[in-house]
Amino acid sequence: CEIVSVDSAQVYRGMDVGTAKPDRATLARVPHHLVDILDPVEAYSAGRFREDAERAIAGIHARGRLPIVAGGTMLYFRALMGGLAQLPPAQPALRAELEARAAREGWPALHAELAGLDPASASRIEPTDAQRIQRALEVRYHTGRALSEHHRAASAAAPAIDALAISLEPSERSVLHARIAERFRAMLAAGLVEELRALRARFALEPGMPSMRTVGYRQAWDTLEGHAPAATLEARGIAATRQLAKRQLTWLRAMGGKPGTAPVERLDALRGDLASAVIARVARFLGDGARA
RNA sequence: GGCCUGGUAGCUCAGUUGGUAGAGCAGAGGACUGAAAAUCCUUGUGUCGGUGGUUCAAUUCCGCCCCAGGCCA
Repeated sequence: CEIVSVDSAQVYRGMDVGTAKPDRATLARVPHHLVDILDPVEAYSAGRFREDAERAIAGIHARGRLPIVAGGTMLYFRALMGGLAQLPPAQPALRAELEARAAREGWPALHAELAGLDPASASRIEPTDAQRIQRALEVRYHTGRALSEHHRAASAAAPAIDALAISLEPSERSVLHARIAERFRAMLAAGLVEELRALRARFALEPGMPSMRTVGYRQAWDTLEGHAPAATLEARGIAATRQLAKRQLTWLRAMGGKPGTAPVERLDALRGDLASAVIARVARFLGDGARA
């Protein structure tokens, strides 16, 4: 098999300890795609992911091997499984303009503006959700059509991938939390802060960049800048990781019942024989003749 | 041993001129279409350290006790 990583943080080169990347030995044994493909000053996106992942999967099939798509960036996963509407990529100039207006007028004012141009989107977006208001206005101004119209047009044509979807979910939250704490402490011990310091020396990083807003790096950044005491870094990093895990679980619970989402089979991530359970399930799926 | 300052939600604290209390963080639930490890929404009953007393009523006032800091012996 070959792995296609669904991870918006592991795409960044040099961000190794904080993203829990596979180690060298694993990478040498099993080919991994979409890991280490960008510098931390660059930005990735769901759209680029989808193209990259489809290309990687096609290549793996061409080699006669089994693609395994693995990771926890759930929007990317859904974009791959259920398709994405035909939308323009980010327009940096437009975004900067909207950002500047929001600084003066406030996002609720821009939300009101969106309500006039794209009522359907505005009703689904909170007046405080800066990121989505910005994106909806960006799409509207750039294409002349409402974001909701694009979605409507795309829903019929959304392609789906024939695949077995398995989620590995911990049956006990307390064990999850304990493992998260252990994981983040190990990252600190492995030199997360030093890694960030080195990256800052090599690149013109800014706190607003996607790479620097990721769990762990964001908290370490605040400490290096003196915005938060070093003594609290561990607790802040652990809490941020827990919150991320919770959001991932919310995605998984919601998946299956919605258009564009494949049914997801759950396995208890705390079971001892997890690996053999997964292998057995995959073997059964392949035996059914489907092509992942 | 004496004096001082604290002891209020899991944590850090605010507050009640006496009518049983509220913020931030954490936690929980949810949303999610090119920044997604992002962004955002909802959610706060806890012997107000213990125990006596004063009072119609005490977490709030008074006594004693316990605990934690600090200062003095």
